Amino acid sequence: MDKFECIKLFNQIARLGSFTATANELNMSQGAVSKKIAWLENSLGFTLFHRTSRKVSLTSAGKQYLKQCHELIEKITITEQRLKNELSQVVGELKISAPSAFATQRLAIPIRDFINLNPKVSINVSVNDKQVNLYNDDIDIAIRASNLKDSGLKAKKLLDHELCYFASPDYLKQNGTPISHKEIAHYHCITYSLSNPSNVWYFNKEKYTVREIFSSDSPEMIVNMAILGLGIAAMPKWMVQKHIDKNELIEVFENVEKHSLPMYAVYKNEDYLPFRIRAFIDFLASYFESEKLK
Amino acid sequence: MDKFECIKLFNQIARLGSFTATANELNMSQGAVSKKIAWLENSLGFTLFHRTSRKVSLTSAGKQYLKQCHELIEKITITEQRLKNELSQVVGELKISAPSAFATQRLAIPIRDFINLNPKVSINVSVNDKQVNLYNDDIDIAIRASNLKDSGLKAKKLLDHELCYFASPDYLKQNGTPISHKEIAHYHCITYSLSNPSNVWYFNKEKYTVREIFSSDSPEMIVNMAILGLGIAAMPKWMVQKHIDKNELIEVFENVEKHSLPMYAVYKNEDYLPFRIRAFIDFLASYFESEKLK
DNA sequence: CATACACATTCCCAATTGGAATACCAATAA
DNA sequence: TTATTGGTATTCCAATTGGGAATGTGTATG
Repeated sequence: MDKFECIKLFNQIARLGSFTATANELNMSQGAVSKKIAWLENSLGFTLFHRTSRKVSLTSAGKQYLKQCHELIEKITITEQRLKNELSQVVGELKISAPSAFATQRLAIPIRDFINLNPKVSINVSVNDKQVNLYNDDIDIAIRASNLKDSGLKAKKLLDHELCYFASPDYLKQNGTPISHKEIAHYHCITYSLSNPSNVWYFNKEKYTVREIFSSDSPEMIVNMAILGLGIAAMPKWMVQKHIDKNELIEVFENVEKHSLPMYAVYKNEDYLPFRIRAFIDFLASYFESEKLK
Repeated sequence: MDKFECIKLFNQIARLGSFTATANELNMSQGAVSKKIAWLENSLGFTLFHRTSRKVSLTSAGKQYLKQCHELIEKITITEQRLKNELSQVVGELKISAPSAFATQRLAIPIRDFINLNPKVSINVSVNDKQVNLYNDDIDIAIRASNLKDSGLKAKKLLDHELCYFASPDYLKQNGTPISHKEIAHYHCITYSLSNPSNVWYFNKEKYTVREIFSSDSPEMIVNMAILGLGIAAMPKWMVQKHIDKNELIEVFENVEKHSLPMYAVYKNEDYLPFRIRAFIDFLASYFESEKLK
């Protein structure tokens, strides 16, 4: 027996004052109504209705219970409705995790635009260069360079960055600036350990196995090591542009078709995805898509 | 599927973080737990848990739903408990209907004593000489002279009043004061229409069919008509004592064994009778019992 | 007194439920 | 990589439950 149904039935009957009328209104047999109320009364341990041969009326306990149930049904229904609306409306809080450079340099504008378009959503960005656990840290969407599939996660590719290769002025002064990418083997390379394999770089679609002097899963760390003159590293240009501008880093292999680094929006796989998540991912994807065309 | 059970299950799981642990704790199979939650999620239309291979965690919707459910389940449980307690404790409001004379002259003291003994009960007395409908007027206990069984009512006899016969001084002056009850046939009689039959009076256990000049279902009305000199009437002594004292009425047939008028406490028949009702009726019955012995 | 009306109960069949076993999936260990 | 483990989902079947129709019971009504 569904207690909820019984309680709704109880409400109806209290309103209509009759089992039969309620049964008709709800298209069920009168016997079923009688049985359900009997079950409810029995499971509660007190009587809800006085029965006379002509009508039913609430007992004093029934009256008080009715009041409480009324509130119960109303509140729970409202909550269920609201939560269900999240599946079709962009409302609620959206928690995003993104690497620091990407967050500050690529995410600010689309987030602003998204919020302006969807004023009922609120966004919280957690800047974190480590790979967060979406479940433990309660994150809706993580932006990642690697499409490493965690348990039950889904990923949507947002963009492909052509990589920019760079080293510090000091390093190039000491080791000479390479003219062609084919000289790569003569240089120390700083690699991203999450690339697989990390020590294989592509130029003009050709594989080059490089001398891996240092590797890390942290882009920031890689950039820092390059600035310190450890060797040649590769990262998306937006991540190091400011260092190039300040002459802390110098770009090399400018005129070669390089390997690209994809960025993904990773999110939990659930049967009913809150619409704010779907909407934000789609918005981001189309934002970067249109940006690429410019 | 009982939504209530499912919600309680949902609470448990949220607390324990595991379907299996919950199943063990509640002595049910893990499959059943899985099915119930699946049913609940499906009927709600949104996902409550993220499932990973090692544990389950609440979705954002799940978290909000949990909070709401927690609060509401708690409230309804408390209400159910409180209402159930009314079956074993003397608490709540007790609505009593009683005829005016009986209320003021016989009920005041036992009610005071009952309240002193049971401070958590509150009593409301509705004074009404007409026969009220316990269902329509929302009365718990009605005090009545007649054991007229209404629909589904129960009755407990509280006491037997020996009747007192009386007439106005004027009436007796005009018609002569009867010496013996055997003269009753010569007098006009005022009868209580709810007695059955109303025109048969008993003296020393003998039947006398009387001349019924007026009858009413209202004791007050009967007393008034007697005062106005219409004839001889019969009522419990406590009802007319004050008129006798003021010489508005004079008692007759003092030394005969007379018919008695029973008084009943009438109450609704319900499966689980709130204890305050049972307690008050029992208290009244034993009060009048002990009074009789004095 | 017969009738009508309303709730309770019974009987029976279809639908649902729950348990046990199994499938499945991901994290961990080897 | 592979095997193992710890967890949820699914499947299958027996048992229970639930609902409808008919019937029973009790009470107003005319």
